[in-house]
Amino acid sequence: MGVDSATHRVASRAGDPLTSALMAPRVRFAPSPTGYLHVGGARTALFNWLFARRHGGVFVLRIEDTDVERSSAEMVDGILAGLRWLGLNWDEGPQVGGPFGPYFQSERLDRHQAMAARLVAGGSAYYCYCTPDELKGKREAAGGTSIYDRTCLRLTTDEMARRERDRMPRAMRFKVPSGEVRFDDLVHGSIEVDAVTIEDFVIVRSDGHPTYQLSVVSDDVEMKITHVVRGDDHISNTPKQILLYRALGAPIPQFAHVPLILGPDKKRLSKRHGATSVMEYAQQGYLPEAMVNFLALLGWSPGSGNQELFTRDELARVFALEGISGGNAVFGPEKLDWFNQQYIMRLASDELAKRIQPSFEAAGLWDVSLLGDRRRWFFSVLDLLKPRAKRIGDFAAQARYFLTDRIEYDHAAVEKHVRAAGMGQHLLALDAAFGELSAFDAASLEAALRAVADLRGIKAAALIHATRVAVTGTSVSPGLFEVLVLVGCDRVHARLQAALRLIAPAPG
RNA sequence: GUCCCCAUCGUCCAGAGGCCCAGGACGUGGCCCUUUCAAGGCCAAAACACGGGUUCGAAUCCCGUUGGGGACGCCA
Repeated sequence: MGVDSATHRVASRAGDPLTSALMAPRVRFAPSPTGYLHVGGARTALFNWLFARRHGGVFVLRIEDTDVERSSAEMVDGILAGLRWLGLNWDEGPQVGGPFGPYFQSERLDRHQAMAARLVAGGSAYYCYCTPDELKGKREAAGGTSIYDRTCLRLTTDEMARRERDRMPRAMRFKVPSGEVRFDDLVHGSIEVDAVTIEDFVIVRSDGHPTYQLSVVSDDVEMKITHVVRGDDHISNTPKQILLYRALGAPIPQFAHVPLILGPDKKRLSKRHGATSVMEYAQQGYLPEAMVNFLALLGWSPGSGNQELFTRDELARVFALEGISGGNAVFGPEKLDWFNQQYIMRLASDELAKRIQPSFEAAGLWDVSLLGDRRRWFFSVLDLLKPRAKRIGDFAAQARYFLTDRIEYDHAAVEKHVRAAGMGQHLLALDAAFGELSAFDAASLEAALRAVADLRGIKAAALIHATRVAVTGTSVSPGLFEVLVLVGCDRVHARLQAALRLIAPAPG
């Protein structure tokens, strides 16, 4: 049945020059390695990845490293690391190769130049001998911005010959034809621009290197990209690029321009707003699945339903470019925190253990037995801590008193709860009662504690608080009885005794 | 300045002419649970920027205003 309808669709569209829409889509993420992978780029990459996965297409990673001054291998590694952390695997690109390589733009210069040659040969481009200084002067004279006045397009053959003879440096400009340029953006709908507002942009610099406009189009054409999903800031470049596609006689891909991510002050997200690199979030203890979920819902919606939690695979099943909203989105860290907490709570203990291990090691709390002999016990500790953790790093701090007997007392808490009138005697009685217990489980412990409190005429809450401080050193912890069970009979006894010594009057 | 994009609760979204005196989530406030902190449950406050049209009827369509954002490089 699926085969029939598919063949039918293909057949009915046969002869349509835009058959690319029916082929498996090919999308690309093309970062320029002049910085780390920031959240905006990560979201664009995610949308591309999701779209490719949704339609059984190909996700290409291409590094646009032609700005030699600002690009570095270190940045490339950082971007790859960020994508891997998010789980956005690429089908073609650095380290995996592919049939349309190379995937570093700097290695494709000859192709760009060949394309430029085609453009001049076809009369779509011309040489320009104006110097940057001259252009700057004209621009300033015009008060800020102006469109190139086509001085060099009007050069006579003699004038041109003279410049060539003098070996004047020359750039290549695209000859923008007049008329309207219109395209259907998948998120914005129809966008139309009058070509008179577009200047004859440079496509090859005087040093022979292609500019961005030429190289993206050249690479996208040769890599057979069918859908260009990129930031909103490229929307004004799109008409220029469409003109290039036309001049080249190449099929024009579909465009989807995704709105920018703003900081809380509604300004373009930048370092001022705090962490912008995805790896910074990794270091701060955010889970990649939380980041993916958060980023996916930032500016995109599946349309109906009230679901908020989506796994990467669920997203890949329902993602559609049409669900991207047209307006900019503010990056709200509170919601990221919520997602993170939700994912931490749902993480299986063995998986969680892997992720917290580095921070435990750093805190000197790790021991191989936690995944060996003490595995079950350790996982129970994690289960208690899970709903109380916002970041991965929270576990080390909160698990301290389970893993070490060097208790750090919160002095204010000791004063308030343990050094209360008569509390020493109460705790002594409690310790004795615990010692009588045949089963050291939560229910028995609670019954025993309440009985002691009752007998001594104090509130159970007061005894609970004092015991918590005595055993954990702090006034905040998971439910006391669960904590006591996991700390264990012997250590609870030892800590009660230690607490009594702590509040005992100095010998003398 | 020119061109382009955008405009629903504080924030992220739903809403594609009557289902909307606008729905969900985060955050905020309150209550419940309770032994502290979380988690969880319940409740609440909270928005269609403004002005004109079109229509029997507009958050939804059109125009304008205002506001925000982006682009105007021999950067990508």
